[in-house]
Amino acid sequence: MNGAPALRANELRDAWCGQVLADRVDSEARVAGWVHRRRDHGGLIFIDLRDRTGIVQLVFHPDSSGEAFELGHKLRAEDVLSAAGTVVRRSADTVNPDLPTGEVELAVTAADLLADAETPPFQIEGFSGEVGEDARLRHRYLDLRREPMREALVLRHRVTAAMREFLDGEGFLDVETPVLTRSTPEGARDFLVPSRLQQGSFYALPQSPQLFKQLLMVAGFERYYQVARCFRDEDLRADRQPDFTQLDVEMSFVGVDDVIEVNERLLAHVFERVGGPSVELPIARLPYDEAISRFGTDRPDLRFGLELVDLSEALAETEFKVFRGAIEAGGAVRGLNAGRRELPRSELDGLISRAQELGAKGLVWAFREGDGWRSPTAKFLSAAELAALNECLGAEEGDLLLLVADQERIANAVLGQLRVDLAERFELVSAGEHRLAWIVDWPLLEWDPAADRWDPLHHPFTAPAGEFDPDQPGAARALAYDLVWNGQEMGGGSIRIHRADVQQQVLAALGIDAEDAQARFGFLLEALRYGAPPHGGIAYGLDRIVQRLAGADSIRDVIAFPKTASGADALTGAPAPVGEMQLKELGIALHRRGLAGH
RNA sequence: GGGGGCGUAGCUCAGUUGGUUAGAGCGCCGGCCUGUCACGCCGGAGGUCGCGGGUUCGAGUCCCGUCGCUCCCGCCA
Repeated sequence: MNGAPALRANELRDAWCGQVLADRVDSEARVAGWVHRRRDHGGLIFIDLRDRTGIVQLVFHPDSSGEAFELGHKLRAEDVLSAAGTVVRRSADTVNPDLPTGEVELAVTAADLLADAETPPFQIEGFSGEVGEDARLRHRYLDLRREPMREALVLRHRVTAAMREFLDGEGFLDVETPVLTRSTPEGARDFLVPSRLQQGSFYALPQSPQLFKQLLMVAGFERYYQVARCFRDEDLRADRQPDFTQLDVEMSFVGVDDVIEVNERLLAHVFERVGGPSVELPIARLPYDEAISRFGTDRPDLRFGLELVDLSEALAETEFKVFRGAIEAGGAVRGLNAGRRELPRSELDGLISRAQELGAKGLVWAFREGDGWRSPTAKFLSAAELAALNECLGAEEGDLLLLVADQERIANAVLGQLRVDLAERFELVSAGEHRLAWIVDWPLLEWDPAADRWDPLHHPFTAPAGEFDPDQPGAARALAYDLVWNGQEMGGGSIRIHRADVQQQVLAALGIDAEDAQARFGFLLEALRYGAPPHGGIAYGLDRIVQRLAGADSIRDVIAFPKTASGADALTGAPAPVGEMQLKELGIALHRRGLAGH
């Protein structure tokens, strides 16, 4: 564990439990902490005392500490205790090699019970089950006493400290931006806060400090960062919370390579400081189009193969209706070779269900057998087609092949996810393996057929590469880059538009007319007219980075007080109804039942 | 909004085909114990089987509804 800060001597404590080590033998020490475990032998009492730094064994002898000995009998788990005594070396046969402080113990001469504790609703440590998260969150302050949680939060601190250390050394300024702000379009639903002073109007909690950091660039700060809390009112996931933390970074007078270069050194510095995986620089860059065609996703996990292959050409003449139909409708047949696998029919059916859940109409599975396939689909394909498919997929005897025929984006999305599922199912990733990559050369915009309009892939302030042609918005590439770590997006950023006219053009391409743009982003457009430097930056999902470094299953395990899947805080009970008076002051009528009592 | 899983003692769980007295480990309480470190030994307490309704002679078990937790899809960088 990292070193605890020095303590100044006081009446309650002058040493950390975890630091009562052999070099303190024969000295006096006073420690304080929580009763971790009690072993009462009747004539001799052992107490494991715990604080943030670790555990030290206290020994209560009846002869050396009569009064303290009486107290020792009464101690119970999680009582808060201050104990003074002599640090003594344990005899060879009583050393505990599993404890950093196991070569010594504190022979207690005086002890004060600072607070007694009720029996905790779950054991802090020392039993072999995993406590349900429900109970842990309801008593988070107890859960946080457990070593894994303590270590996760210490790690989190060390990560942000290393980030600040690096960025400070590179001339970045930490500037705070408002939490009560105006709705900006990051794509997600806003959390709204009603205004009392201007009834009927609302603040929005920031989805990111995006526009403020751009304004800081206009203001000439050149290099900014912030460990910023962000808010998005969307459904939760294991890696998504409604409020979460970004490391937000922005720089002036830079291009893509400049931002990436600084950030690669930032990552290497942080990982080195916290004992993360070693980062080989430069980090690989993968063009967006290549990521999609090879892996079906813009956040590919590069730790294993199972790459996607296009089979449309091999099937150009096919009579099989499913494949033919997809190709004639402008779609594609794509597939992957999962390697030589044995899977029972039930699991193959499971893959089909999963594919359908992901949006495919179906999934073709096959095992290569001789020159053909063992597959329900084999009878619909000619021998030549089977041979061509085996060739394209590099299939060898017994290999499991999965094919999806659909619109290209659906085929990619489905196979891209199945690829990840299969890697987990077949344990294709060896422990401790890590792969980082920048995804670059993004399209600027993406056509949304449902909404009948262009949407930004990142956000509307991302700069196009080269001149933006309003007549061909779909052709524009973006000066954008995402950092992907083992298939999870860890951060993303871009060079921003710094010219008001270009910003107007892009907003127009998004279907936001001049009047609308003026109303919503007038302050930004105006700022861009007063001399905005070329600028760009990045934002990292801090919680996700720490989660990955900690090896945690959920983002919740690296957040001190997270919310449950329904967006509730099990500890405080938020969100909660508010009183009639509070609502009245906000000018909110009570016509909806359940808004207030009565 | 949709789909899956879970809900039994303080905690983690078991509970057969629906069968009458619902169990275990840990924790808790009491007693004994001077070298333990997940201490040990003896004894004990502790249950609205999430909640509501239904089927049945009989429901922890089956059905319907509902609430909570969780994973996934949609949504969300």
